[in-house]
Amino acid sequence: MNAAADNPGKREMILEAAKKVFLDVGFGAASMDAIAEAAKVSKQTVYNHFGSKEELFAAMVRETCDTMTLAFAEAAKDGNPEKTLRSIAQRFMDTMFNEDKLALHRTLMAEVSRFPELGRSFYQSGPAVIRRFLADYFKDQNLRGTLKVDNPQVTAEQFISMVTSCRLRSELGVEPIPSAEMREQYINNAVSLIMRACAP
Amino acid sequence: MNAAADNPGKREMILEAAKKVFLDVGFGAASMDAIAEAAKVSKQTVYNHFGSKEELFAAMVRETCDTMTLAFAEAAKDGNPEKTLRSIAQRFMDTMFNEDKLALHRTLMAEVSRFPELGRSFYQSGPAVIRRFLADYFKDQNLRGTLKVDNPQVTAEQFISMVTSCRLRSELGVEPIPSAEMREQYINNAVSLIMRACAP
DNA sequence: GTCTATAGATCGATAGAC
DNA sequence: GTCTATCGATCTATAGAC
Repeated sequence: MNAAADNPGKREMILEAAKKVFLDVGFGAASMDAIAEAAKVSKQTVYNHFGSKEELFAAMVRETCDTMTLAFAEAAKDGNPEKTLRSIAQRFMDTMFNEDKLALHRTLMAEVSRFPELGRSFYQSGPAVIRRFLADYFKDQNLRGTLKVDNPQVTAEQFISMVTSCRLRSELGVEPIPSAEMREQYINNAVSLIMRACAP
Repeated sequence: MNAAADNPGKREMILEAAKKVFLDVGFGAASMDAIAEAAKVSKQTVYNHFGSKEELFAAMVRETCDTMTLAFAEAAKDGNPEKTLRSIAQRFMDTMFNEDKLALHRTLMAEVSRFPELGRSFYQSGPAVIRRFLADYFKDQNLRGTLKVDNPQVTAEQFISMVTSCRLRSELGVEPIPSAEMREQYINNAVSLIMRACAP
């Protein structure tokens, strides 16, 4: 971090432009010229703020990951497992299932070999958070006898996987991002299976 | 060895080289020079066989999709749902969970906006096949009364999602492709949950 | 059909004025 | 710090010899 004393707004403009261009065409096909143009600054200004194309990409990813932090704590104080699971899943889908997050996900996966640490950052900022939270919830419910869960970690991942089972099709462009109604369907189906399998 | 002869072997060499380069660095960063060099032919020869970079990429993807066709028919004649589900899941994982397929998957997702039809091709060649087969299997087992499955399509997708729940971490580089032992764990966990939830 | 050579555009990154 | 101008490398694609 060097410059930005004069015009701090330009840094955000560059980051936003970088996000737009990188997520649109991918790292390899993105050009610093296009980013500078989208940010309405000269290319040299981009290089003054971020030293290289790689650093700009990493900064863009980290910035987007920071806005991804999930808050579930208030969702789990309900007492009814079925309703609670639905509420948690809802929050997760709202956070992860939008064009921006999916585009970042796609672009990141294509560059994991070039930026190994960024893929981990993304996972830790999003999926890992809800997975830990869900595992704790299942563990707690098992102790209370509300649910029968032998392996909370595994059940948490299974639940998330079922809820997001349509992600593969959305990412491959087979179908668009599911509507609110469709998401509720996926959530209901996942909750239903878990409740049947984990009834005490 | 040429003089005036046609050389069909070069087409395959180019396709293999294209696969290697495209899946290694992505479409945008891949160069026709690098592909020609890897195929040990001149760049013009690449352009003679495939008219452009886009066409070569599409041909490479389609060729790899063709080798992905799955055969499950003989796995379902067992009579024991637990064993049969395990067997089907095993075949699916062996087909989809290797470095080549994952790399293709990653590269494709990054380019869905550029090649909308290729993402669909990939899905139809792989995941859609096993999903249909599993749905038919669940429907049949429900009719026989061996399993209780209200919506075979949904249950099929849920089962696949659970089996491949580790794919996200592998694709983001959080952890390597799971070993044979780990895959069996994922399969066992998925089968176990389905059997508990769908016991008649 | 295959090669070498190269055109023409664009890339990442830098120099120097202000 | 921000700009314009540009360098040298590399890119896709093509021309022409054989």
